[in-house]
Amino acid sequence: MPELPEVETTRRGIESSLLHRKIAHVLVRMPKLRWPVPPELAHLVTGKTIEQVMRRAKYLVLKLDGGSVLIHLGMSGSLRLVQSNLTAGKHDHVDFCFDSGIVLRYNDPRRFGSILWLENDPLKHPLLKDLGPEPLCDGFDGDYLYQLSRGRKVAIKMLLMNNQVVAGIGNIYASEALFTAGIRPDRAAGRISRARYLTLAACIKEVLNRAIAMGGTTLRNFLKPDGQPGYFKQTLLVYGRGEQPCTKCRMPLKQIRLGQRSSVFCSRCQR
DNA sequence: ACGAAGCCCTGCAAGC
DNA sequence: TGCTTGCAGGGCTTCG
Repeated sequence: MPELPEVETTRRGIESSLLHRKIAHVLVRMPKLRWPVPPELAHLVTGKTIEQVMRRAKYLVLKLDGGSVLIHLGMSGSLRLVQSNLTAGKHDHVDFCFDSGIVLRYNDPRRFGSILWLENDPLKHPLLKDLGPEPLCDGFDGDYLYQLSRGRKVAIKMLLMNNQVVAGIGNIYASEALFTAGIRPDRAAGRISRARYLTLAACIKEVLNRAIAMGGTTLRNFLKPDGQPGYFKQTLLVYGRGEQPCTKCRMPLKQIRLGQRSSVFCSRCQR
């Protein structure tokens, strides 16, 4: 499932091919995504040029003259750059066709993703305006998390996955960062010391940077825009490894449910 | 304000 | 082999 590293990998993969290119036409095969693809999308973007390819949290923003296309990959979405003569396959829901002959193809089996048109400043849109800081920016650190967590009983893993607290972290990277930091995922956020939050923030930055460098995590559906998978899966320490031995102490990893989501951790190494 | 649960959707694995 | 069932889960939305 695409989290920050996968979305950033996608952004980097498409940026140079799309920048300053003009959209020749748009083909919507399946408008039923998380929200309906606006019927007027093709009309609105055709003939416009890509000025910027940005990412905020897990959202991609294609900035055009007079508006932006907002893309979310949901759980199973991916974007690929293909030649215009490549036949569309299953779940290829939307094509953005460029004057260069390149097609930006949106594929999403579970259709939890979305493609929207925003007329005004994307950062002021309701979906983006309340997002927390980007975890890889200086505004995000252990002190920020420590201050924000005081008095809160919610499990630390759920706090990390709350995009209003910090943007772009999902189940995979929350699990990995908590393991590296030695913190139990079900520990109450308000009962973690400042010192441990400093460690945790550093671990979050480290795991995200390492994942981006490896092209993200491919579990099932995610592909980079060139069609290749990301290779971070091979370095996952806890995610998806329930009952397997801990990489540090060899004790079997525990798997619990936290806020409807499965969480894997080591009850010896994480306290 | 916070926290928990519901919902959208398809693919896959397990069970019969 | 071919069904049914359960699970996976991001994040908006609603309810308590």
